[in-house]
Amino acid sequence: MNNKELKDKLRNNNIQITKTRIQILTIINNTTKPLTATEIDDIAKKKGFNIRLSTIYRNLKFFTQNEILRQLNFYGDEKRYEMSGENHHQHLICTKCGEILPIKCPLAKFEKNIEKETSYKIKNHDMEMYGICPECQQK
Amino acid sequence: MNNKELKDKLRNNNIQITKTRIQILTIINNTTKPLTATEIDDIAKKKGFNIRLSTIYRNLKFFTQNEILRQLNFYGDEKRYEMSGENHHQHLICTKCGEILPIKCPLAKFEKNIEKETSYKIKNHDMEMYGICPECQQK
DNA sequence: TTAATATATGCAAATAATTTGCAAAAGGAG
DNA sequence: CTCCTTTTGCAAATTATTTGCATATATTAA
Repeated sequence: MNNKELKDKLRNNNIQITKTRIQILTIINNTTKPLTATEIDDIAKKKGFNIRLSTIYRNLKFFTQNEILRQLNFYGDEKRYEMSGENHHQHLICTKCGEILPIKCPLAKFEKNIEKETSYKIKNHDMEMYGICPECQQK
Repeated sequence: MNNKELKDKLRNNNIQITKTRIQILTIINNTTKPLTATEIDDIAKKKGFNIRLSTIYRNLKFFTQNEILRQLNFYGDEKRYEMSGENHHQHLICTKCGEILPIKCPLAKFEKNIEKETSYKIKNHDMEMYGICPECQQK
């Protein structure tokens, strides 16, 4: 997603466009791995962006509520964020080196059964698989 | 699981049995909902147990590493813990009232596919579904 | 454009969640 | 019961996250 598309996405969701917000989303958008607040802060510093960590937290929460970002809660890790929407997927995490791979999500077809069985109205789902990546297996 | 079975479980895993540990596990074991560290602390206080919160944290981490407990990382919530093993399941969470229901886990059959596709050795998986429970739907 | 209004950010400080160091206490082996 | 090891109490540190308020920046309408 390029800069213009990012801005359009915010506009379409009635979210005010600021330099800081574009900087934060650009960082997330240009990184394949989902990022934590402090990782975003580090990258912002390296790039010379002048953003407070508190502002990052505020926007991560705000973007998550507005479904611009998706928050990921992995075992033993800080909250991570990635762009939301587009291609729905889940994650496979290497517990040795921390690599995070997207994997396709098999859950859609279970929602209906679970709604029938529980009378819940399901809005969302997450799945995480944990294992050892090929490189770490060799060590 | 009763008191004796709890102790046996620790013994079988070469974990030292202390009054505090049994108290913590008894609290978790007697509650249907997975609990947070502070919830365990509250219950312990009500029961008159003399346990430090730091000791609770220490044991939650220790028990998780030794697979006595399973740590759950739900969206927007503190870490929660439930007894591990026995019947593997996942969770359905009401985002209005916080109710947590166990649901059966459909993931086992996907592990092999994902191992083939990624060459990872998968050790573990979690799944969370979020929705609105029947009671909250009526409000 | 620009002024008016609404919203976001900087900055400092607070709060919440979790961990750590060290001495004392308790558990387990013999 | 004694010795040795592990755990716990307690206080304090660290890490993660949030908040209040004044200022700065976006957006809207003229």
